[in-house]
Amino acid sequence: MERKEISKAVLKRLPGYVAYLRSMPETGSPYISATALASALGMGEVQVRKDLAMVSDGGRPKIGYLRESLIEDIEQFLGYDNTTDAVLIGAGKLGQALLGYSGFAAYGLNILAAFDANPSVENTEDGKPIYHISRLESFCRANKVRMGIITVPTQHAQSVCDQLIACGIKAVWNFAPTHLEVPANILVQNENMATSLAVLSMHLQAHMKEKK
Amino acid sequence: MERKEISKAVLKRLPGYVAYLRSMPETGSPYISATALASALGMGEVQVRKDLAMVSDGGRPKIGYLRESLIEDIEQFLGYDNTTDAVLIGAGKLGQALLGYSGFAAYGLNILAAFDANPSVENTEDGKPIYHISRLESFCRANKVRMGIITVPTQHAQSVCDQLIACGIKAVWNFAPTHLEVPANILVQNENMATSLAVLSMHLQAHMKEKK
DNA sequence: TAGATTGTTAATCGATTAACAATC
DNA sequence: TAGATTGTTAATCGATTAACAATC
Repeated sequence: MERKEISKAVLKRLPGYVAYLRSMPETGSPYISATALASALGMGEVQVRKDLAMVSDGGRPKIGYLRESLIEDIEQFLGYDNTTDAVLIGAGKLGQALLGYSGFAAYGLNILAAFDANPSVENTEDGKPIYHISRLESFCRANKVRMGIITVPTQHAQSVCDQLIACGIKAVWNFAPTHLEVPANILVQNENMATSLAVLSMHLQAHMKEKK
Repeated sequence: MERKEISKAVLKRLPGYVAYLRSMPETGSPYISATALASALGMGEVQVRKDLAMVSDGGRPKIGYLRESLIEDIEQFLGYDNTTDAVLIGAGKLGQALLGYSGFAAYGLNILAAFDANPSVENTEDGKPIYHISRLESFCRANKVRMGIITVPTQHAQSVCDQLIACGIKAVWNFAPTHLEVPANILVQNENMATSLAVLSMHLQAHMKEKK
């Protein structure tokens, strides 16, 4: 499979396909058509077919795609096969929830450890360590960590982000509701709950108006 | 301010503006220009100006927008002023983290209570109650709740979603990594961590290739 | 063969950016 | 007044959808 330029829109839909494909029962046909996938996920079938064409080397007319290979192709494309190590900064409630979430393994993410300016505990239930922030740099260097997850309060987010970059981190997953200033070669992905809330809130407002 | 049709793209950017405007120091000019706002958030100034035109009744050439009014206008547009009550289903780590997060108030969200099939505790530290799931419907009816937050394990998400809809909920904030089937008038907003991870992972892959 | 499905090429749609006129 | 800034109209860009040819 040759690697084409992929758009962000397509990229964001791929995890949904792989999640659904994985959830399918082993029994039944080993094949799945774009038509079936589309209707299961409430999407357009042309869109699904085009998306799959980006990552798969082809389905068979009249039959569809071999489910197993399709999963593998998407997983490989998304890099789920080679695990990414990450550090998490801010061992508050959200931080600890993420640290303890075992589901990330299925997406190729492995959070090695958490760091906090004031660690209340030394270890979490699942055995992942929580260190003092002063140990961040040596840890990142020693483990060649390239991803950082920010779950500190908003007012500390930028300074933590700067520290992460100084430690050699190249990608930041930001849960603090604030814009982070970073050099051009660093990627910040905001997990923006406020954005989701805006969409939900707008729907409810529209819903109320209708009723009047 | 007349209410125009707003696109989802614009809607999703609005919370970012209001967050930045709120974070600005009270000292200094009471005005802010679209130019300044754009550069602070790393965006195009034309885009910011167009977005603001959707919700504000105008800035003044050469001066900009009155910061206070701009905040109010966006807040009102997003419905931050009249609080939305919500219930949360699934009092695991993530659920409790969200339940305890005080920051939602600034976005007009108020989580009234959590529900769980197997509540390990009765109350959280912040005094928000955790009830048995059997009490969901009467609670939602009594409090006219219209938003539900799903933080249960994937395999229970659809059934919880169905229950919420049966309770009269109109908008669902879904943290389970799965597609939910709902009637046409119900909105599901997926908080899709897998999507964010895909974007981050792709950036790291590209970064590694460059180095070779 | 006929028909379901794939994959591609063209058309449409929506969102962003650029150009420019209006204004204080 | 001159210039910074707003707001609008036109052009570009990208993504989705529709139409259609290819295939098993």
